[in-house]
Amino acid sequence: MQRDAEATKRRLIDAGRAEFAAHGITGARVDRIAEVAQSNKAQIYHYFKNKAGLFDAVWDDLCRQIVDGLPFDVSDLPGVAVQLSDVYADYPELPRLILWQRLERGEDPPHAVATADLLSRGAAVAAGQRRGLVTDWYEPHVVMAMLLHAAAFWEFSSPDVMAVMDVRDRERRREIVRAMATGMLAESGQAEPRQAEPRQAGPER
Amino acid sequence: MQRDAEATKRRLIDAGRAEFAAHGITGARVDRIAEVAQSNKAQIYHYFKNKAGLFDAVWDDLCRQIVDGLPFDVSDLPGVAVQLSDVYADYPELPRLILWQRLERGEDPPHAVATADLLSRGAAVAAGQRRGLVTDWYEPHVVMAMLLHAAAFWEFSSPDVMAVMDVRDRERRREIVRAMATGMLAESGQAEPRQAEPRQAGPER
DNA sequence: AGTTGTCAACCAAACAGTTAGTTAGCGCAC
DNA sequence: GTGCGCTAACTAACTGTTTGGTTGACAACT
Repeated sequence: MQRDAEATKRRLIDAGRAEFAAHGITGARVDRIAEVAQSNKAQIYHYFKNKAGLFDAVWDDLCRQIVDGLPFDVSDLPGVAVQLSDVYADYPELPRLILWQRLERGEDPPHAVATADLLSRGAAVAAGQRRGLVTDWYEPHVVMAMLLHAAAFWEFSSPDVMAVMDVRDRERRREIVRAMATGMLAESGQAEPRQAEPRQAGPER
Repeated sequence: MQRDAEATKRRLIDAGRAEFAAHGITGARVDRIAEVAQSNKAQIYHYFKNKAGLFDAVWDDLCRQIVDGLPFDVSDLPGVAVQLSDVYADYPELPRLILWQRLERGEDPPHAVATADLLSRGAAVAAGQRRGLVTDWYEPHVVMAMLLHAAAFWEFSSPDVMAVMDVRDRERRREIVRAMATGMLAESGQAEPRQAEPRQAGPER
């Protein structure tokens, strides 16, 4: 076995990602992670302080992967949703980790990189709205969130619902995500225009 | 303390619901449940066999609550989504339990009552499609799933996304859910009609 | 009415297995 | 020879589950 701190960290993060995706933070077993990483339990504590620290590293890694890998074309927002849904389909551990993080770490401060990325993409949406490319019925960041939500359709739906739907064809799934995103952002459904700019500060509270 | 088996079971299920919603199945502590229920640990094993059995009871209870509480008007499907989103907003433990169930019990056989309900509502959607009330671009059960998904928007989105969106006004949230569902089901976005009936058996596999 | 028997609801304490985290030391490479 | 990457063995704490026994309600019997 080569001695290489960086490579070992990498293996631990990868093994942690798989373990956390499968069992969550509480359910993850430090011994299993060490074994899969072909390393040793003590290394986890050496490099990441504790189990929570390893999860932080996994989470950080995941956020960067998604942020870096997701292109953005304001003139084809449904395409963005489809792209992200492809990522989810190709890496099924991502949606699981996202859900675990929400449930077990929902109170954590927001991730800096993810937040910065969301803000910048939101700004791009806002620009698109000003140019008339995107409906301005929704707040720009809501548009972003809706895209993310549409992308998550197949991976976040309950197993029971999935079983009843029984759509297994990948291409059909992509079509549906695209249609869903397209429809959501179309001007059709909303009769009256949005009331005067409630944007960053909600009307009440 | 009165002796009342039914009431004790009820208290255990309620306490279990809160505990499981907060910490998941693995993270739930049997001692805490017993304490909150003002009962005893051994009672859980007496009535529900084990921790997993108590979760089953909680899950069953939850499924029935949602199924029974959700009305259905085929001529106003977005309204159904809004209603469900209201339920989620009023009982925040529901979305959490649903996510925990997906993550920790995704391999369980589907819940009979929930499945039957989904099938029957799906059939109603199909009838609506035949009468031209509902777009037939999507398979009827996909329409159902899309409604459920739209309803889950505010409760299933990641905390980071929620923080960036920062929409706190409840009425605005409801509007957005309605608009999202309305748009998704509008005919606008989908250029070509759906290819010949892939419905229950997908084209491939 | 009072006594007794029975059964289900209930509980405190202990058990047995597991797990996050620690430590003390080994050996390679520079 | 020294520091860093690594490891096996260890421990203290925790947790689901079981056990053994107590308590109260209720009815049958005297």
